[in-house]
Amino acid sequence: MRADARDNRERILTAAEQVFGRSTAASTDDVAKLAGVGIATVFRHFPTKVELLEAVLTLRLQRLRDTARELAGASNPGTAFYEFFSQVVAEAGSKLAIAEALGAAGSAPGEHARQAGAEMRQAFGELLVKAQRSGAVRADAQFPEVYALLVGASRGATATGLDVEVRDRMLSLLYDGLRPRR
Amino acid sequence: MRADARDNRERILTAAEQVFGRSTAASTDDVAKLAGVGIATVFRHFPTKVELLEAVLTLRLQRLRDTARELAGASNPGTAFYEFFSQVVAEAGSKLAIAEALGAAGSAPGEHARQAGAEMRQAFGELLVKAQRSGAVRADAQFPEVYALLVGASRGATATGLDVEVRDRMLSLLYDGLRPRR
DNA sequence: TCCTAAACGAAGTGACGACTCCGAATATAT
DNA sequence: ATATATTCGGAGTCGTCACTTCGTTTAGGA
Repeated sequence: MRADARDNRERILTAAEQVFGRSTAASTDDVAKLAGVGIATVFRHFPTKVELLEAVLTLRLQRLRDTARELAGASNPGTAFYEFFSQVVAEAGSKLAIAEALGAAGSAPGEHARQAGAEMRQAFGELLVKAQRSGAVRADAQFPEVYALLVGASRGATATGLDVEVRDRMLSLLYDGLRPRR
Repeated sequence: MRADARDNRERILTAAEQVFGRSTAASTDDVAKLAGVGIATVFRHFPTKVELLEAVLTLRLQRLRDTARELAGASNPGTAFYEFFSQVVAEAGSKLAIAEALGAAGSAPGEHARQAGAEMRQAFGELLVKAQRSGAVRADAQFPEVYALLVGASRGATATGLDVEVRDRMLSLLYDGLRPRR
């Protein structure tokens, strides 16, 4: 692959992440404009809009997965779990699309996104188990509902206008429900 | 207004609720087809697609408002609060659009929807206050974060595939966070 | 029953968005 | 430096969707 082609691919991905972050209904032209390339170039790298969307989605899922994996090695599993949770919600707040991405990850994505999503959930699941073993999260909470809470909190934060203080108080209520009963 | 016109208006609204419940990106033709009328009839009653969407949204918000008001008279304020919460989430599960509606209600809707949304939040706020006075909900929880949780839980339930058991366990975790600390 | 104002629907129109074509530009190997 | 294979980008094409027009139908009062 020629150097300029690789460069353009990068720039397109970055632009797409930003544009689709506002709305996935944005046009491919918008992405090309922001990336500073022609429309044809976008379609040469990503033959269809769906593939472009999926590339962005995959990128985000991979980043989340990496973050989760890093945190899995932390000394305090409880802190690691709650920090990851907060970070996902915080990023969702500033970038609308991630919530959509999280939602779509479980439904009908392509192969790459599917796998990245699965790995991310796997890594998050391990954070959860470790936090439960350390007593920071109640043992009777199972993965599906905790994951649903993660997705829901992300979406709730983006939908209602994401005031930082409100978001933190919302998370505080959520975390109180996740901690072991006395 | 002639009787057939009123009938058609009803049928269009019902069809729109169903069609847009799946996706707000659906076309106006789809609504007309399902309602069994011509496209022109839809546009005669609702001059623009946005107005049609808003009419559906208003309808839903009004129904929720009415439910909340009914429950405000219940003998057990705690039960009333949690039941309303669960009901909103359950309906959101089967009808994707209501979550979008709840989110949009706070942002940039038309006058009717704005007012219906405000009334709905007002009624929900009263349910919350009464539940707090009765000791069923912790007193330090404020409205914005509780509302954010409601929206988030709705969206989370729809996004992750709404298995009834998972949803109930998710709500159970949430409610434990909302109950007074011991 | 008959008349007419109101309502209906099928066939447009114009704009926009995803995707393609092809001549121009450019990177890199020799 | 030059050749050429690769990549670029603007100007299309095609389909879809919101919205309009207008000849036809029908409700409902006299």
